[in-house]
Amino acid sequence: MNNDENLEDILFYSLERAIKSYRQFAQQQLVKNGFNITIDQWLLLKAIHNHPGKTQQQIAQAIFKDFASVTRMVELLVEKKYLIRFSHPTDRRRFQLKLAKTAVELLHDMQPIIENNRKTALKNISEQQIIQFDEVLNLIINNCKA
Amino acid sequence: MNNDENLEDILFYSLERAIKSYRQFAQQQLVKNGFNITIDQWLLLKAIHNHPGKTQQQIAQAIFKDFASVTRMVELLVEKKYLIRFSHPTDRRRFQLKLAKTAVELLHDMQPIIENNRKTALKNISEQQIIQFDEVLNLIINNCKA
DNA sequence: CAAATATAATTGATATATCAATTATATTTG
DNA sequence: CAAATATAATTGATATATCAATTATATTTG
Repeated sequence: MNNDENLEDILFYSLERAIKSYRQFAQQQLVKNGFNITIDQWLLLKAIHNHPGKTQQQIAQAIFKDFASVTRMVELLVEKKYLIRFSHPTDRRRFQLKLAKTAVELLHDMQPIIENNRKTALKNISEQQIIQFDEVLNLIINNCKA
Repeated sequence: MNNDENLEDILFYSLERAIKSYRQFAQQQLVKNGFNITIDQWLLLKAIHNHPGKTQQQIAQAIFKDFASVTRMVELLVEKKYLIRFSHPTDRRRFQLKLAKTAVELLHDMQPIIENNRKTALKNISEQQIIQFDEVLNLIINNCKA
């Protein structure tokens, strides 16, 4: 039927599967535990929390998202009252973003689930395997910078 | 500033970065070479070509996509004249999907670029590393099946 | 300094992801 | 067989990705 390549055999196919599996699993765990937030929203909140004062573009780069996506996600999170926007003191093109108290608490409450998700996903994988895995990931990232 | 975890250190963050880098790179190469198709559309065409007679749901599973996504992508590809739909001879809920000649040619013409993309992305990564990498991917996939 | 250029964020258009509900048809079961 | 159940595909609603164009403001340059 197909003596041409099998999609199943392609490394990048497994790579897609793996990240999708993990995302699905992680999102399900959030829902199960009553958190009404997406993984991506969590990631954005986390990044803003960890990099206060940065521009949206810098935040976007940090989480490897498109500027346009970040703009729209910020909008959503402001509506949801998780983010507060201040105008920037010296540059009127910018905004300063801050997490609302509820969001800080949310991150805190979610932390154990997030950590457990990662632990579960990496079950039966040795430290050494993880290090080598990460090396290959970084090689791929660099090879694709062309 | 952050004595809590660094997103940069999280394996799954690198995993996201790697797959996004590869997708971006691969898509750019297609555009550069004048192909007006997305990676996902290519993947769907490929899967239909390799699994003739399967239901859309089976195709969706094979490429790890949602049924709803596949329905919409099929629509698009039928509009673009890459796919032809026939009603199923015995089950009127189903459709049979076939690639148009243009699509078969398209796949054929794209093949060298696709292969080159993979080769470039895996440059300087040994066979052994790839095998071990794939093992870890499959472990993750299984761990997330919970 | 004014004009040109750069930068930050937004907006529009289109593609894809995901979950839930719906429609049409097929299969199973009492 | 009719009612209940299962299955294939679609549709609706919402979130995110991506590229190009636009808006507002800041910076640079002649």
